[in-house]
Amino acid sequence: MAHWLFKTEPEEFSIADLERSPNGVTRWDGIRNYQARNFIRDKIRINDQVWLYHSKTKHKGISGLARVVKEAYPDPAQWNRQSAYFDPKSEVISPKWYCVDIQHEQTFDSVISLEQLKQDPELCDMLLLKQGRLSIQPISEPEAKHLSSLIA
DNA sequence: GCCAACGTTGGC
DNA sequence: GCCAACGTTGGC
Repeated sequence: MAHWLFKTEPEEFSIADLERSPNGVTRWDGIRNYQARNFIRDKIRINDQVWLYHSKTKHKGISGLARVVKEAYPDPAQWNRQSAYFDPKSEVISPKWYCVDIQHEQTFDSVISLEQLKQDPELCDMLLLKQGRLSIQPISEPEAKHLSSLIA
């Protein structure tokens, strides 16, 4: 089982929104970055663990846990002209963009704050703190273990 | 709201 | 296939 960090702006979609979704399941769509797409399409597997990160908000940090319940399938939004994620260059025979479904597992009482991640010697090398713009990123096994210890 | 970092686009 | 211009992300 691998560990991933998914970033979201809580104004758009938060851990609370995920928790309120039917069965706690949502489609993680709208990913339009090739590096993130490749993780989704090629690496993310069912039952992988997802740490949800809230960005662009007052309380920045990791807000909860989810699990991958459906592996990569073509993101339907790419073919929906009404969608903000519509991509006229994507053809049905060779989809450009993929998504997965994730299910809510836990909402933390308080987020593991960005500040806390930076100050923690075990976490200060997380990709999140280096490659700011990547919205889907791997979390190493030791990092995931350490994160788990913080919420236990 | 500013702006640094960095991904994407498109002319050549 | 280089690279300047442009757009977006996201912390501050």
